[in-house]
Amino acid sequence: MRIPFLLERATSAQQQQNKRTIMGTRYNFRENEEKWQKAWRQASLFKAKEESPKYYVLEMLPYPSGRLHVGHARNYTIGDVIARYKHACGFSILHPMGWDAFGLPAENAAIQHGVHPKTWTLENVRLMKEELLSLGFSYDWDREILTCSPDYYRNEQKIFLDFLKQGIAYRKKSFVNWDPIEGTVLANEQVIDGKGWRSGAPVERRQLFQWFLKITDFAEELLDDLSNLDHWPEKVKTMQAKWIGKSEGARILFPLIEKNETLEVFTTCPETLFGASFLGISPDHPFVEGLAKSIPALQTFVVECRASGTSQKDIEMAEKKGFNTGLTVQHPFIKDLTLPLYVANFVFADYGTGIIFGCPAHDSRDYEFAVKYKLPILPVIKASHDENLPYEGEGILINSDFMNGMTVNEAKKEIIGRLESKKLGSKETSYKLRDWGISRQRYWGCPIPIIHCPDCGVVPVPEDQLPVILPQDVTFDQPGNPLDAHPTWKYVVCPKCNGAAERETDTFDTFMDSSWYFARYCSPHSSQPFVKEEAEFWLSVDQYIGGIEHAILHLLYARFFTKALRQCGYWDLKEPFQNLLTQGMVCHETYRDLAGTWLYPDEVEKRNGFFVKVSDGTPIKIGRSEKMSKSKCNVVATEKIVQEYGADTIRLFMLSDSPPERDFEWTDAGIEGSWRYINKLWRLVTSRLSDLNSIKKSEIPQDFTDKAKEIRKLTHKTIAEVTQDIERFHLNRYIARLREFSNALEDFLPSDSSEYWVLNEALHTLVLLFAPALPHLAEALWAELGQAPFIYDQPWPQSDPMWVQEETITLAIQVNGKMRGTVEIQPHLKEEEIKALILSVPTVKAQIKEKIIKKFIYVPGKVANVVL
RNA sequence: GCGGGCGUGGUGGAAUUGGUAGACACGCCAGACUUAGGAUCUGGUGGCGCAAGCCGUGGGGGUUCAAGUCCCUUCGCCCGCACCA
Repeated sequence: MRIPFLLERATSAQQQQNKRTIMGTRYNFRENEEKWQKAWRQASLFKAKEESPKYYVLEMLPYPSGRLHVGHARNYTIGDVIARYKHACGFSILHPMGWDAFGLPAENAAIQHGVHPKTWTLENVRLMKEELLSLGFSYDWDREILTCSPDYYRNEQKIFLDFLKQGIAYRKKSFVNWDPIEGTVLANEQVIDGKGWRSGAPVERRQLFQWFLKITDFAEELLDDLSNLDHWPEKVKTMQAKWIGKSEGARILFPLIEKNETLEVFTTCPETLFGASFLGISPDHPFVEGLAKSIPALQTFVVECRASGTSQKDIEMAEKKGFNTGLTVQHPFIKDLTLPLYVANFVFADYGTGIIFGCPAHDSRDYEFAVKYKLPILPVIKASHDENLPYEGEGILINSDFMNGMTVNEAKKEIIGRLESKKLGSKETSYKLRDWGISRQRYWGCPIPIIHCPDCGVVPVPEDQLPVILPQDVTFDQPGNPLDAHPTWKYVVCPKCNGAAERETDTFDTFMDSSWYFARYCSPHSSQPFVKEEAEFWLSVDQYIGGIEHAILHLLYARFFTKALRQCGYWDLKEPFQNLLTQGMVCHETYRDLAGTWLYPDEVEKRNGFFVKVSDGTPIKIGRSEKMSKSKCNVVATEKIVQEYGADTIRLFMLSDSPPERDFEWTDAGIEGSWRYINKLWRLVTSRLSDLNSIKKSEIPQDFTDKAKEIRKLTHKTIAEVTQDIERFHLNRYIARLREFSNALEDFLPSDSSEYWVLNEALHTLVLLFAPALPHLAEALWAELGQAPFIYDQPWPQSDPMWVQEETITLAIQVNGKMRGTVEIQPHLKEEEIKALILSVPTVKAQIKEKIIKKFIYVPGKVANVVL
């Protein structure tokens, strides 16, 4: 196998293409795909019409990163199959496409290559759109959206102002990753091992005023409504539910001994209170801030804790550290017991109350902490079997006074009751979900429509002054946000008092842009974000398709926006995406040279059986297959593949091997195999055309020969099975069944008029069933079969149940659960008759010999098991 | 660290509710055709065994007449963790 097939084969493929045309036996994809794409465009075939029944197919909004890679191609091929299939089933389709055009990579390109983010982005969009067009997807391009256009973001600014009116948007102080050398805020991905990716300086957490959306107000609804999303993968619903993280617990008051103050603790395990050995408070808690003023060592400790990025992962994986404040609190139920108060780096300020009580015996983090600081570890829950500490499972309470002998649930109720009657605490529901911080200290995003006035404070930009346009004349030659450094843009007059004021220079998180785009597609040219009636006609999305990596954030934010927009009166919609398909990633082998540098597939080739670098012939190392990513160079651009093999071949390959939800392995052999099959299909249909000319196609024959019956049965069985496969997104099986079908047709050489009729029906069916997957080839073959365009508008074939039924059933025979052969039976046979039949089978007789039959199990139509 | 998944031949994967493991392909092997071509066609292909048969779904254990599928445990890999999108 030659790896650098792309360049070399492109030439040979072209030569072959010529030969094929002359010979007339090969499918000319180049000519054909161009021809049909043009015809579709001229007929405005994919223009969405507001007619019932409707079907909205949506693939996740792509970021215009440069070139279309095969991961995109997979996502859109799946969507296109669904869209075309549903259209054939009689639905009016909305199938749009657009661009998630704001974001960090454009700014990085600006810094690295000196190209303006807008120029870079628009060029990428141009290239990627060209490639999308070449793949023949059924998009309604009249509805294309571009999130970086003022037309789009003006509406986003309006939505934000409405959120502000409704109290959904608010401002508070929050931490960012601060690079002290660059003097800029870094994204989490720009922090590597706690250091800035460019400067290498240790990152610190710094507080800034930022805008937030109150997603927590919707926590309960976001959780409850998950149960209505019947066609979402269970794993995604589970992940979202855990992310929202609702927990019933208690708020407990601990009076400080040394001060006349009380600390409030939130815990999900109040029943372990008698095992408490310390209180842990977050270094970012306001109480600590006050305390640190008088304790310099604590001040130092807090700074140390902040010497890392904001990422949850980094904070949680950091070594547990504590600072003993010297303060103590009173245990609510044990008079003589006081607990030390530690500032602890593993306690989060924004979960619960920011203070915990540590019960080392039953929490692994508390346990680690207690061992380190030599704090008592008292077990209060006894497991049914001996368990090592820390033990976090169910059990019976011990060492807990009035709760001894209770189960965990009983004890929870009991202690909350007692806390409430003593006025030392109360039952409390808490969520892990935090409010959504939407401010970004960056240029290439939607400007936040806010003005800061020294007299009036925070003033929203009046709606008639929208959009707040992002200025173009910026440079990236200094640290920080170019909007901050802009000489004029941010200086404005206050809309309230006409005094001198300044614009907010932060921009929105780009997740904002993708949280409502599905609604914009419904009214892409409206002066409002969308028209209620149009949005409510099309939404919710009937089938949403995208990567599993968006299981939580994007999908949760979009669900939240839907509910927040309802609160603002935009619509009555509850959920944006009725059905969700999360597709797996596309993987490819990785290559490195001797120096360990990653190489692209076309920098590698096989010479004399060894893989070497094309440029200098030195050996290379082949790594295992990994998710395609630019950083590992194992990406395959669709453009070259389309040029060499055509759109239908790449589409076929994307559908063939793996089921959509699993990872997909890209191989050169696989694309070759698909190309061969495309030609096989072309030959199968075109070589039989002359056979079909003589027959009267409209008249169903009175009698069918056995051979004709067999093929007709297969035809109708295939329709039924393929339909079910597509409905269930078993798209690889959909293709596999059609291959089986076409294999059978290749062997079918008709000789009787009923057989010709059946062949005609079978070929028409085959082409119709393939049409969603291979639209260009299907249009071409449809025309070859003498039919008028477009196959796109043809109804989906219906299977005749009479022809799907089997006359006999193959029954599996087992002896003691082991397979011993099969037997053909009539479906109407009774169990006794079947038993007699099976006991007469030689292989069964050989197993039974003299033994006694203890049991006979018969599962109708499936299996019979003789138990000895 | 926490949360969620996945694991089947040389390879990608098939296998309603537990009921014929390996569909359909890729690859490989053998043959046919042929102006030798990465074209096309035919046959074979989980492992062991001459065969009967035995063994096989990451490893170990369990439930069941019956386990790829259910339960426990263990290993490996992947996704997400709130400023990548």
